[in-house]
Amino acid sequence: MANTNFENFLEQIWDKKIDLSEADFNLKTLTAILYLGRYQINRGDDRITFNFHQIRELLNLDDSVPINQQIKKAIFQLYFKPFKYYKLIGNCSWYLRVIRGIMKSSDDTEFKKEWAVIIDSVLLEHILQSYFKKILIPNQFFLNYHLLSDEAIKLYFSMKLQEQLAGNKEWRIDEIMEFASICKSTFYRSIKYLIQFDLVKKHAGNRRRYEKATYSINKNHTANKGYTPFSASVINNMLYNTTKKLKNGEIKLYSYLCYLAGGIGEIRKSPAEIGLLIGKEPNLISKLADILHEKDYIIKETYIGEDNQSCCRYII
DNA sequence: CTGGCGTTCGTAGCGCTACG
DNA sequence: CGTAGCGCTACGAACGCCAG
Repeated sequence: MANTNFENFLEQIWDKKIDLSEADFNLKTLTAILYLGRYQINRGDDRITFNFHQIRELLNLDDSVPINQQIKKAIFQLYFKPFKYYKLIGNCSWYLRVIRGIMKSSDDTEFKKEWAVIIDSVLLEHILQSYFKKILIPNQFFLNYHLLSDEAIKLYFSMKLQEQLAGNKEWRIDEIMEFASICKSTFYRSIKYLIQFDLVKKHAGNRRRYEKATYSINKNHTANKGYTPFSASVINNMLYNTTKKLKNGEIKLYSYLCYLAGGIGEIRKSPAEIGLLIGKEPNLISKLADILHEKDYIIKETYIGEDNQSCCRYII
């Protein structure tokens, strides 16, 4: 196949080695749609728009009535029937109706117009993680921000990054201290909050058998309130980059602004409101936002609001 | 003795307040 | 909203205690 980007995409999102020429037609069609919509997915949309010409081109198919009917049939089957794929989370097989909705013109008899499909959120999360290397932070984490200390938040991001980079899911205390570059007392102080809020799980060791306690990120949250995607490189920069590294308080504000914006975009909230949500004084929010602006993480702009008061807005 | 975890203490960063 | 100064809190390194 000519398109190496598409081949690369195919390899990254499905865990089994798939030869496209032999693949099931539904799988081919689905992969093509996801590939065409990859930038929409990266922006956080769950809706992908495309036309049949684009699909035929990707899959090297002729423009004929039977082929178009076959593509149409595949899309409707993905809408009506469960589709099986493997290891999206953990080692499980998932059966999902991957297409949740279809929008098409009612007069598109020649398959020349634009279609739109809504993709299931589990599949979207999977693509963000496996293809765009995004780190997905559960929104439940942000809801506790006013109760979590700055250092606990930094520790959680370090663990999420380590999970993505190194692939290991469990660490001993000395390993965590090393990659998060914190000392023991800070570790113990922070980890107890992360455990309390159901974000991290502790697996007790056995002293007699010299097994140390290990810690892992908790995946099974009691309440699933969705995710906020972060790119691994941004988290890496804010934790470790020598020139762009953020301090704990700055990490807390920056990550919270990302959550408010849903990954990217603009936030208009007063420092007092934000301060209340993350447990900081309004003037500190202003100071920290300045630092984030200087370090190129956000753009902070002041404008004159309705009541002639100067206000701030933040752009990720 | 070893590993887990709490305590101590100097210091860096933060909260509070007042003012422009 | 932004800045400045003062007092305080939370940080990390070192040390100490104690269960296994």
